[in-house]
Amino acid sequence: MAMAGKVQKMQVKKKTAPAAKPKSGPVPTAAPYWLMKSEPDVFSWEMLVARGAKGEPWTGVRNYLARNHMRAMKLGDLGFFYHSNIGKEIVGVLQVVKTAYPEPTDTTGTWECVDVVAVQPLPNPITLAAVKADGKLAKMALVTSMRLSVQPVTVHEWAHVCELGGLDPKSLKGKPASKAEAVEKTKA
DNA sequence: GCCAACGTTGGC
DNA sequence: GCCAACGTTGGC
Repeated sequence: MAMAGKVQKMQVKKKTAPAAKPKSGPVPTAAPYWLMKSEPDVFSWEMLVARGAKGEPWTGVRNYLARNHMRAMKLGDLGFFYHSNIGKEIVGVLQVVKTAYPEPTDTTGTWECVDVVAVQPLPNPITLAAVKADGKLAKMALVTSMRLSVQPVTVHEWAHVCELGGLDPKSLKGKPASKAEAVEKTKA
C-alpha cells in the first residue's frame, strides 16, 4: 500500500474510539469535484499514473472533515491531484473508482479510504501562487483551508482551473471509471 | 528551519 | 462542555 501524504507517516493511534460503525458519521453534501493533496516525495502524480487502471487506495487520512469528504465521494467523481510541499501545484485530474471503505490498516474502525486512478495530467500545472493571485480561485479551499488534505471544489473553480491548466473539462466529463487507457497514453 | 493555522486532547 | 496545551500541516 502506498502513501498518499505526510499524514501517512503518522502512527495509527490506539484511540479508544467508540465502536462507531464506519457508516454512522455525518455525510456532507456531495461536492461536484474534489481536490486531494499529497507530498510528491511520498506519493506523487507520476506514481499514481504508474498504477494504471488498478489505481491506488488513498490511505493515511487522519482528519475527520477530510474523511467525511471521502465518504461523500461517488463512483466516477473527479478531483484534482495537488502536490503539497514540493511543487505546490495542481498537476492532474484523478477519478474515484471505489467509494469509501474502512482502511485496512486502521484498527480503530475510524478511518476510511477511497480508490482513485489518474485520468489526465494538467498540461499547465497550476501553482498555489497562481491560485491565490486569481480572483476567481482565491476562495478555493486550497487557500482558505490550507491544511485540509481532501477538499471540495466548486464547478466554477473546476472549470477555471481546467481552463488555465489547458484541459478541456468536457474531455473528462462522463468518462467511465475505466478511462485508465487514457492514463496509459499519457505515460508514453 | 521557522512558525501560523488549526485540529485534537485532556484537565477541570 | 469549556478552553489551554499540545501536536501536526504545510507555506514560506
